[in-house]
Amino acid sequence: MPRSSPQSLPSPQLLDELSGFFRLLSEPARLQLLCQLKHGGAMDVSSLIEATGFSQSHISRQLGQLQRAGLVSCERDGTRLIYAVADPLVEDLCNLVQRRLKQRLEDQLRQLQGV
Amino acid sequence: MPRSSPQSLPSPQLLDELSGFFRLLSEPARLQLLCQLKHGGAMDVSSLIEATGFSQSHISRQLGQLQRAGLVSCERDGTRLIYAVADPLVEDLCNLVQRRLKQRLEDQLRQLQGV
DNA sequence: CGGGCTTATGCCGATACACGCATTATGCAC
DNA sequence: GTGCATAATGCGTGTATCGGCATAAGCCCG
Repeated sequence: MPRSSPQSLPSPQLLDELSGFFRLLSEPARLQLLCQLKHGGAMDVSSLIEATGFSQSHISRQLGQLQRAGLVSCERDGTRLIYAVADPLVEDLCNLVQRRLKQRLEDQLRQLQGV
Repeated sequence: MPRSSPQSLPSPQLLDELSGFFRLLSEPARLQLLCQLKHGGAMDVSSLIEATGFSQSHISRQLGQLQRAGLVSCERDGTRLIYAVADPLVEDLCNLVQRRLKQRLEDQLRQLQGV
């Protein structure tokens, strides 16, 4: 018997929302910003420019998208805006995928070794 | 204290692999194909054409990408190729994101109701 | 072998979006 | 108010990729 039960098909709206969410994580720059914020805690845009090497406008745009999705939050400190990761889900997803990538490589290695 | 410990930054390669994986799920058509296979079990391309309305070439291409990533597998039955979901990770990821989307909407609703 | 069926691939137009430059908006100090 | 900092937004360009059409490749049967 199949290990997974058949489930109902998701609606087109749900499909768009799901794919839209994954789309946010499909851009290396955005993922890098999220990881940087995760690593360095709350940071302002200038620090992110220094850490990533991206242009100011680019970073600001990507942060805007992440903020609209609720993945990062920001608060003012004088003229600076300090961003921080607002949802632990991204880290969880990355860990799951990373584990899966590792598993897959190990399997391929085993294949090559013939054992 | 922060609920999450600071972690080391991922390498550019890992960043690309992670974002590449999420990119696969960022396309509604691919996600729809995965859900369809999940729902209907193993299916050949003709059935997927009928179920989704996409062109044959489009479906074949998307399945090729998913197969190279190890997310679907296929086996021959005469002239037909029968595809099936090969990794339960996608469903897990979708469930996590879906739960998160729902949670977020509920929070917004609460905000509007002022409670 | 040739003919029919199913799937994969070359080609191409249209669309989406990343990314930088220049400009504008916002807040603080004077 | 002016000036100075930081961050956001208009605009343009380049690149990627979606998605269909036409064709090729693989498989079965006569």
